[in-house]
Amino acid sequence: MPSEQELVDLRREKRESLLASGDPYPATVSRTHEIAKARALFERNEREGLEETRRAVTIAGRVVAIRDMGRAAFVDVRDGSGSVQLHLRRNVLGDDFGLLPLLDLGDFVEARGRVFRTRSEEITVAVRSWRMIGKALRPLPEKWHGLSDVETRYRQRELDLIANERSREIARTRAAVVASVRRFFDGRGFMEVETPVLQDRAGGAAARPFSTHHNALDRQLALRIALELHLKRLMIGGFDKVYEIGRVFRNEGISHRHNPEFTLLESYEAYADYHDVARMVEELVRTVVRDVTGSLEVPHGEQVVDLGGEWRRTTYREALLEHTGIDYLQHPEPEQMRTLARDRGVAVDDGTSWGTALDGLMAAYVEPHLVQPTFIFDYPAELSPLAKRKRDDPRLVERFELFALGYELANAYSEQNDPVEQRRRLQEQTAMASEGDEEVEVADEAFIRALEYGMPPAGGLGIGIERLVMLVTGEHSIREVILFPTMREPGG
RNA sequence: GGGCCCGUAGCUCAGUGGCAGAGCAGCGGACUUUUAAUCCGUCGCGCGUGGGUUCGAGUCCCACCGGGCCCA
Repeated sequence: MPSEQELVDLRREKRESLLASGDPYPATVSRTHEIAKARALFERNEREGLEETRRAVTIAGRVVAIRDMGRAAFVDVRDGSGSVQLHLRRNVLGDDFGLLPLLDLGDFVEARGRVFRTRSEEITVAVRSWRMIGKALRPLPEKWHGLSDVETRYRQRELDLIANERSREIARTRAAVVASVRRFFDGRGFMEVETPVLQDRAGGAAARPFSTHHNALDRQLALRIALELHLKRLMIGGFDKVYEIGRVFRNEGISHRHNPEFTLLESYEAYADYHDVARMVEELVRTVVRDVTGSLEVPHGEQVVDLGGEWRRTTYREALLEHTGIDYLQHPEPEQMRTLARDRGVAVDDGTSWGTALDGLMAAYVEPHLVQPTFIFDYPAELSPLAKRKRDDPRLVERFELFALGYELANAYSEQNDPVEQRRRLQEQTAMASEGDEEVEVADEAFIRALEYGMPPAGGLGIGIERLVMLVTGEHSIREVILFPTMREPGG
């Protein structure tokens, strides 16, 4: 009746009544057909005029609508494949018709009967027998408007999925994206691996980690912020093509673009450089988008991201020059760069490094313009300690990022495999950290030592899976493509 | 970090200074091909939390909590 508790209490009583005559939560059901299969079978038989249409099916699913007409009722039932309506008639069901008053929206039922078409052409199961297989206690969101409260949709995703086809579709699309990525790499001879989430120190990216504690070892551990260093150690170990799709954790704010935990894809290929990776990533993104959407043109609001045409290729220096008029190579001093950033409204403090200030300018003035797929090549060395220096200009590294819709989709380098150079580059980062810039890489002694055993030249790639899913679904919030996004504690 | 908007029944929403409402869901009744079924009747919320102003506060003010959008 009124409050939610009273609604629950009422359903609890119905559950008790059901218990008197059977088990409303049986372990085994005798479903013969998924709903979609039953429908398809009926349609085929109907088309061919086969007698087969008269054979009974048993379906099972959640009750999503009840239309009670006294001595008969229609009940819509949905399983993972689709939905179908049941027709229940008192004179057919006899005592079993008495279950109807105990039935609520949200309950799971099993029903057996022949499939037919009603006057209004609706494919329907003429139920001969049925039973409760999962009594629900809480009321579902409203049938017509469904669940639209964004906060509830994120906090109680199960309700969102029950109520909103779009949310189910996004979840399926994400799964399809990941499956397509796996097929792509598997098909190219890459080996999928898993590396530690719990680490001594979190390296491979410039981000603050979460820390945790291992009780038995009485030891502080960090959750990983990237996959990079362990994957390179596998290169060192002799695996020439590896990839991992794994959750990483970054201890930073949350927004519609950032979730503290997200899924990163990284791949490493020995004897390849960043140009090889660029060719591969272009093919990867095209393959995945075509697999999942059937097209290479992805609508996003009023714009269309066209992945089919030629992808623009430019350099970091040109892109920044184009959008801000700044040639960063002319401003090598940290103070100069901080001033340039401040002059253009980019927030930096005195401890901010040259590279971080520069990156702030890129983020503010260049990236938002990169709606169509664009490769930005050749990053300033300071920003990329794990990348190899550019062969003809030591101020730069062989790195590119791929942008679309104004955000970074992929990041790749020719990987640094000189252990001496690598150690020096990471020590520079450590020095920057001590000067107050928190967003720098941390030297990982185990990694550097591993490099000293020799690593082949390799091209590495990182792609944020959520970004890719946002691209193919047209969603603008990362929270729409993560089933259970991180939320603050519920408010009063 | 700054700005704007939102939080009222299980769900979707109205109410902007004067006795808290509607639809759906629920409950009771009618109806054996309905499908947002329909029709009749009926039960439900003291308005995110805490202060304040006022004779009187979902309504105005302040703070806080939660969410969304925009900016940095």
